[in-house]
Amino acid sequence: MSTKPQQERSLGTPEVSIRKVAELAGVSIATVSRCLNEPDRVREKTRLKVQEAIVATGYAPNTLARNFRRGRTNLIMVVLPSVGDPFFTGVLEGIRRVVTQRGYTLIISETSASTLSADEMGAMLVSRQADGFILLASNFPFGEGAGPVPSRGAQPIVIGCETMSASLSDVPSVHIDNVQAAHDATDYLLAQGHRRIAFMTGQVDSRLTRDRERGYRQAMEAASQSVAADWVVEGGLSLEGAARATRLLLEHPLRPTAIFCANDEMAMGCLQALKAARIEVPAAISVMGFDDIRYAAVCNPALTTVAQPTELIGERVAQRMLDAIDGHAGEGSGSEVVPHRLVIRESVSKPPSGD
Amino acid sequence: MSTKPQQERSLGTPEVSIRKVAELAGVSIATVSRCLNEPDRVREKTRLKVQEAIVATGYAPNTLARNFRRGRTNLIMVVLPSVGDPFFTGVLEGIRRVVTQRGYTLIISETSASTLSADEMGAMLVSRQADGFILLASNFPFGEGAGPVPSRGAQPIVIGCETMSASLSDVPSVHIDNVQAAHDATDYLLAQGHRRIAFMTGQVDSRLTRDRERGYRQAMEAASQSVAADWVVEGGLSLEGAARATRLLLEHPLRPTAIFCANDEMAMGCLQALKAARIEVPAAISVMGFDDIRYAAVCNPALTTVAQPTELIGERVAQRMLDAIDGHAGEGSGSEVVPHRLVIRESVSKPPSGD
DNA sequence: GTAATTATTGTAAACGTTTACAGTCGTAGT
DNA sequence: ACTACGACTGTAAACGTTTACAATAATTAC
Repeated sequence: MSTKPQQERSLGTPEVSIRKVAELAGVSIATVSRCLNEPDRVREKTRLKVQEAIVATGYAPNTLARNFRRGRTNLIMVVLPSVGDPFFTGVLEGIRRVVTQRGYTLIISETSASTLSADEMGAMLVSRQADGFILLASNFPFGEGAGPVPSRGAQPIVIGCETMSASLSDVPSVHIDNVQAAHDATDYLLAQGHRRIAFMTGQVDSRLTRDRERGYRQAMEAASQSVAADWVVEGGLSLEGAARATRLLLEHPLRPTAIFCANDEMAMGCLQALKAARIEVPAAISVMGFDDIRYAAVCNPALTTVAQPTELIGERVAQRMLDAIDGHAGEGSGSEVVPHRLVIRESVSKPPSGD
Repeated sequence: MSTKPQQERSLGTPEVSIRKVAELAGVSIATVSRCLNEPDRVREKTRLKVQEAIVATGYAPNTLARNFRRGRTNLIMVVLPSVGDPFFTGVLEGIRRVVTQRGYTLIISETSASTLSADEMGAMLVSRQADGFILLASNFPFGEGAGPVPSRGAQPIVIGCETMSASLSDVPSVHIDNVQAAHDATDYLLAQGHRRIAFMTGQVDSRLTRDRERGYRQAMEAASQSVAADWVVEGGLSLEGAARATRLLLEHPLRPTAIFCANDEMAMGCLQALKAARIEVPAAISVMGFDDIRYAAVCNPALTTVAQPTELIGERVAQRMLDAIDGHAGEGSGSEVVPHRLVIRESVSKPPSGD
């Protein structure tokens, strides 16, 4: 009724604990706790009294204390290399769908390779900040001979999209067959008549892009096509890196008629560089992407690319995580392969007639 | 030396607490704790003994217990609407730069409007899971008359990129002047000679896009241009929604010569729909974006758009957060406006000569 | 060598919950 | 009304730290 809005009562509350509620309701703290956690074990009448006291005091359980006492957080943490990467939208959607249904909350941690040292990563996994860790990134300071996975046995780890080295095959993972997928994509380029096919990798130390490169080389070899020196360039998984790498390829004495990029981000950078160089795509040079991020269809020309079933990966990876948390560990360790799919749009055509 | 790799000692460790370390080192638990937290208050010799015991036992402090006891987590949580959104890359980079320097760890929480109920959001903010919350999303169940900000006074809240309603102006925030920015962008379209300018908004209930719409309307009015009915369409901030909205605009009896999209994502969807309709951009229709995400420059035609200083926003918002945590609350409340910038690329030109 | 001072360590309480166990109350069967 | 049983509630311990305070050891000043 007053002209100025009434003061919210939420500021500066000193901190109300379960004791105050118990006192006000005239019950023991145990009863209050039970009201919150197993309401059917307490009499209706008392429950109401307690409920009343809770709202009266504005009590909210101290999550820190609760987590400590329970020994768990009800949190699942997914670690990914970059938050702005559209590839993860679907994966996260899938993960969320299954974990929230089971009462877990999702938190995300970004690990730009630059910012995360081995120690930090180890500390994160070892700290009990979450009940489980879903790793969607590969740049970890373990595996690949860099050290053991720092699992204390308590917080399970599941890997999505990425493959770990063979020695870590006991860590459950869900991913496509990157070698085969890249092989298929290369085969498609070959089938279109391309012979001079370049490959743009990410970082050389990334298992993921190395697998894709392997598939590319296998397909080339199977088609008896040699891969010229410097046809495999490094695009750093970024737009700018890809543009730079593309310019390199354009100066190559044996200029490729097709460029197979290890992901769509780089393919977009590649398209940009080609456009800047006034080179028609796909008329003069074809471009193949990988991942089928949502922008792939929006590119001009729209990207021909390899699609991953991102939501499925998310769901499967989350399911594996829940299983691991519940202790059904043994049954499902090892890696699970989901299908990929070639998506044909506009950025690939037959090579120019001269070739 | 054996052929198979030695068994990692990390599995199934029952759980080693500070007591075991103390026992092994022959000191009290207090000393162990001090070794970890204030090493200079303990004698060199003992510190070495303890250090030894720590590695021998494989001890790692229980973060849950520590957080509980300390009453804080050393975590800062940033809440954003969608993890796959490239807009946030820069903001997060900025935030990370300043908070990590102060020893905080960043965690991210996604709040797709669909998945987050008012209760959940309130619970999250009220739970002490993080020492502070940086909100980069607007779809919150408070403000705008939906209820008070559930701040318990303990965990500060800072808002980035978004503006809250006036009644919440005590929550610190950092953002551009969205009204003015949209005004400027519209002015640019007008200066190019456009008169029939459409506007594509996000969700109608979003303060952010409403502000931009307001700027658009102001500019139109200032130029004495009327906004035809159904020239303001809803694109839902998504590619598909934008494509749909664009098709609607194409059927409009007074077809616009320019479409101003409230963000780049929608602008890209718009471009896609125009391409599908075989309409040349910008020759036949100009498209103006907003945000200058990294793909804006890669679009074909490259997007003319409004750039936000994302990293700066991140840095400022993080600084406000640290100030708030340190209790320097009063000095910096209220909103802070950072500059925007028009980025002129290819998607806007003069209207076709007939107009 | 003794006293005063400081540096280092130990003791024990506290943080706010949850939960095993014991106790009490209510109800129903006799 | 008494007993027995079940439903409900209370007591108190425990979780693993950190930290105020007390106690001891080492060092310095005489």
